[in-house]
Amino acid sequence: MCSLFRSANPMEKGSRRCGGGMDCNCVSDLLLTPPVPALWTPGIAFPDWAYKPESSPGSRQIQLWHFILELLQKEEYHGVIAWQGDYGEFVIKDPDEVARLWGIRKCKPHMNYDKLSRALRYYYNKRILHKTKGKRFTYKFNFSKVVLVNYPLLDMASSPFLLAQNHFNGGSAAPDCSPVTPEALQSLFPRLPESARGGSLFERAGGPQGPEGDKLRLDAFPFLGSGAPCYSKPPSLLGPYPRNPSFDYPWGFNPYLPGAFSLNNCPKLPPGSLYPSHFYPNPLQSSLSQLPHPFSSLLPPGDTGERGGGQTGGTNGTAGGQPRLCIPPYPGSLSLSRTEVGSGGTGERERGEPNGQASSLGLGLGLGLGLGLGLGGVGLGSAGGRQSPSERRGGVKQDPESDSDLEITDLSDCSSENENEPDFAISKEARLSGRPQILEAKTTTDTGKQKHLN
DNA sequence: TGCGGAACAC
DNA sequence: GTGTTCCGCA
Repeated sequence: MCSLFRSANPMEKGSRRCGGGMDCNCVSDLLLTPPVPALWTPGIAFPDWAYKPESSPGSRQIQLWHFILELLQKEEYHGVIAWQGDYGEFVIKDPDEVARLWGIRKCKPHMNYDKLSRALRYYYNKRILHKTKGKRFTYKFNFSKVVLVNYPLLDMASSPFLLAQNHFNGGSAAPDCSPVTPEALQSLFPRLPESARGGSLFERAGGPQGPEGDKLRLDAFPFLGSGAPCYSKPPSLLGPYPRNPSFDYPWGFNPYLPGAFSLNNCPKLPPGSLYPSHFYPNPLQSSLSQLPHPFSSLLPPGDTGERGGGQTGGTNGTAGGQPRLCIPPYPGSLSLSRTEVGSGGTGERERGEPNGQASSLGLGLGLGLGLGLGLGGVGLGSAGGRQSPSERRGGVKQDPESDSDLEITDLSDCSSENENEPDFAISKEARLSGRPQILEAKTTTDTGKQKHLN
């Protein structure tokens, strides 16, 4: 296991050698064992597979999106990259620095934003990420896809956790998804109380079996509310999306969609936090203990979810040694009074609607991000030994108080540039079906392009 | 600034 | 499979 940089300062680069594999000795076992959840905050346990290299065949090194999430989670890097705007949306404030950090992380001293952005674009097809058009250096996670590729058995449309919209298949359940099953739920929530596990999670709806035949028991998930639309395929998901219906959420999950986790349909949703406090920077702290059952019960013994009240977006939720679920912040979305819940708009879904945000974020997105972070905990490396001065960026905002907050992975033993990574592949069919517009809109031709022969 | 193709590395 | 690198294009 890599040793860790003791400094939270990303600029405190050691003189580690890290040169494209030959002399790069990054260890590859960063994710071999469940990482100490130094990055996680009180929340829901990640499913075990999140830590298991075998869960992603042949994969065990951090992926770029994991890395991005790491950075996003660290206050130290908020001057470099930070959540901003819509849920899951982040802006790379300092592209060069992010690229540099990524290069360090992957032992690619010549990494730059152009290359990094190419890697990010690679996620477009996978629908893990997409670009926020019109905003420089701004991208947006598709957490539902992150979940989907890890939970292929989950029906994104029928799952209360992962309600999704797929504009490319008419809003129906993702074609590559199967109905949510008790087994899948148990897999998702291995520590779900016994009373809420197994087949008891479902009630036979009387109709044919399948996504809409068996429904989740609401008493098992009281926070989901009592309205059927909360857990069955909501018709509203099939409807047009009021804001840029075609492209805003090209790969499915639309956290702002009225039907997705609509609090209007979940009147029982209690006020208070839906999410671990970590994602709500001060003063929007919340307590996991406020989470409705069964999530409050997922807390490790003695962990009330509040860690030193007033903590500002604590980033290292290590209490209990349990993996944590982290959700990106959404300013103003923390407290949901019943009134707020009930008043969540269904039309406007722009940035000024935190309630709508929160209403639709819910557990599904939390899970999504959790998956990402489940593979985190490896921190950032710093080598830079071969980086040219011009590649180096100084002045990364550093919180002098947060020295203990971040332990950056030492790259002194980088072993290779590319080791196997978690597998987030989706079927090519799914990909194609998910992006027809890309296939059609594609105008680039090879004729005018000179093949790069390196 | 952002995009995607292509070849390539691992 | 997941990038990395380079490229031309818009």
